[in-house]
Amino acid sequence: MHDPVTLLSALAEPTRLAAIRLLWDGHEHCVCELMERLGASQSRMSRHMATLKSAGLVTDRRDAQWVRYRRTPNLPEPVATLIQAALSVPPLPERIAA
Amino acid sequence: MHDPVTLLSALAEPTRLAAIRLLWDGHEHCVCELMERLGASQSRMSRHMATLKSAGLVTDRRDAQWVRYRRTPNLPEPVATLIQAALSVPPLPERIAA
DNA sequence: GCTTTATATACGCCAATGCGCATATGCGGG
DNA sequence: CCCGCATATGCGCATTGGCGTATATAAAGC
Repeated sequence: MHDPVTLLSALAEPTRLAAIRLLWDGHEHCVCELMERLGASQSRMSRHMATLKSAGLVTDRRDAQWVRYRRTPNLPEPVATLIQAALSVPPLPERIAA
Repeated sequence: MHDPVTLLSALAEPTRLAAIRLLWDGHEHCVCELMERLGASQSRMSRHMATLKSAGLVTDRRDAQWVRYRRTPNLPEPVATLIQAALSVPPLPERIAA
C-alpha cells in the first residue's frame, strides 16, 4: 500500500530510517542482525520491521529460524526516489559544521 | 533545520502534505486561503503551517493583516527531491484502479 | 479608540505511537 | 519429545500529536 502519508510516516522514525538505510544495500538482513547493528531491542526491531513491511517498503522471507528482510523489489519510481532522497538528507551532525 | 526524520514527520500528515502541494506552485498563500481550499479550521491550519515552518520547508512574511507563506527558496537538493517525490506518489484512489 | 479581519497560541481532551516486559510461536537439533 | 534460538505479539504505560474551543495579538478602517 503506497499512499504517501503512510510511506512518509513509516520513514519518519530514526530506527526505521536507519533500518531502511541498511536494507537499501539490496541484500537480505535478519532481525537479529538489524537489532545488533542498530542497538535496538528484539521486540522493538521486530515491530519496526512490521511497520515497514505493512507500508510496502520491505518484504520478508522465512529462512529456517530466521526471517530475512529485504527491500521490496521494483518499487514504483516515485517511491524509490523518495527513499533515495530521504537517505541523502544529511542527519544534522553534518549540518552543524556548515 | 533539515534533519531527515523531522522533515519526514512534517510531511507525514494529510493536511500538511496538501498544503505543501499548494505551496509548491512557488507563489505566496495566506492562511485564510489555505484554510478554505483544504477545508481546515483556522487554528488547525495555523498550527500545521507552524510545523512546516519549523521544519524549514516554508517561510512566512507578514503582509498587513495577512501572513503569506511560501516554499523556502533554495532548499538543499535532496530535500527538494524528497518533496517532489512525495508529491508524485499517487494518493491511493489512483492505485485502486490499477 | 473601537470594530472587524487575520493569525497565533494556551488549555484540555482523546487517539495514536513507541516502548519494555512477558509470553507465544516457529524451527532445528539433540 | 524437549530445548534453545529467532521472531512475533499481547499488555500496560508514558509520550506525543492533532483537534476544538477560547483567548491573545496584530493590523486596517472608520
